Amino acid sequence: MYLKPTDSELEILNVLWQTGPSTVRAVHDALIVSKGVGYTTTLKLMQIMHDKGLLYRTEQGRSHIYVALLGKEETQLHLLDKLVKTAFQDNSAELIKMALENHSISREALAQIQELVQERAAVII
Amino acid sequence: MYLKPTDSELEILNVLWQTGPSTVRAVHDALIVSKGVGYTTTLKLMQIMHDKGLLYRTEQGRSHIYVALLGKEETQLHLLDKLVKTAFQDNSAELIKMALENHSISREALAQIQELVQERAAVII
DNA sequence: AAATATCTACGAAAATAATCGTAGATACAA
DNA sequence: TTGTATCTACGATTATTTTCGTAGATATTT
Repeated sequence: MYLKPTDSELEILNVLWQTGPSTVRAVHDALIVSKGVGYTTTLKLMQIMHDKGLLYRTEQGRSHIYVALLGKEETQLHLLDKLVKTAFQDNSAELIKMALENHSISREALAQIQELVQERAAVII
Repeated sequence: MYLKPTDSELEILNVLWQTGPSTVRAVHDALIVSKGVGYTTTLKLMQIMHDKGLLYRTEQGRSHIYVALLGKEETQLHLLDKLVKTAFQDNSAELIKMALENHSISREALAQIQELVQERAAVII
């Protein structure tokens, strides 16, 4: 059974995905830039995530090193699926069109998307 | 200031977007199909949404007719933006590619996407 | 060594979301 | 007209998420 991260948990996961195995201190220092929250809040959150099985941890002297157990792509896909289902009536083409129309995308990325669309079109009978 | 709907509120909005102005009873009957929840729960939720300014209502005899004040596209875009920002590091091309790779999309929809991609590419300097 | 800093653990409060029961009013049916 | 059904209002409970304070242990600094 899949455990969906809450918003705060996702912020922590983002740091761990970006930085790799980290102490609470390192995660908190990364978060504090965008979010004014106490150290023990981050600590507690990461302890809870550990209890839930979202993080693995290993002792390092007096502190712990935490590792994300949810993969980045896996989590992104899960959240994407959920959005498509709950807000786009399972119609992901609508979501894609909305993203294309409203977000700025580089020439290179557009070329990759172009290619993917052609691949997908080729597969349809 | 934008008010983001909760998951339950989104379910109600979906019914209202689909069906148009409706009574609590009608919304509840639509929801009950997929979700076993009591009538007063739906009622309370819609009252709260009215208090928050998410719904407008007008009296109709003994009951009320509710109307969604958040537009469907507006809400979809808001939720999409939030997902891109919080889970895709603001990189919507990654989200688009993930959707293309993992969701099935009709030939017609792919053609529309194709066209949009070309339009967007043409605009880039 | 004494003061200061830095960990974890943990309880508990605060904030938010979701659920339901009961009461009172009004319509409808027997 | 008496009972049944259907509304709203609203308090209260439960669940979940987020936040923080305090205590105790262990380093580090002066």
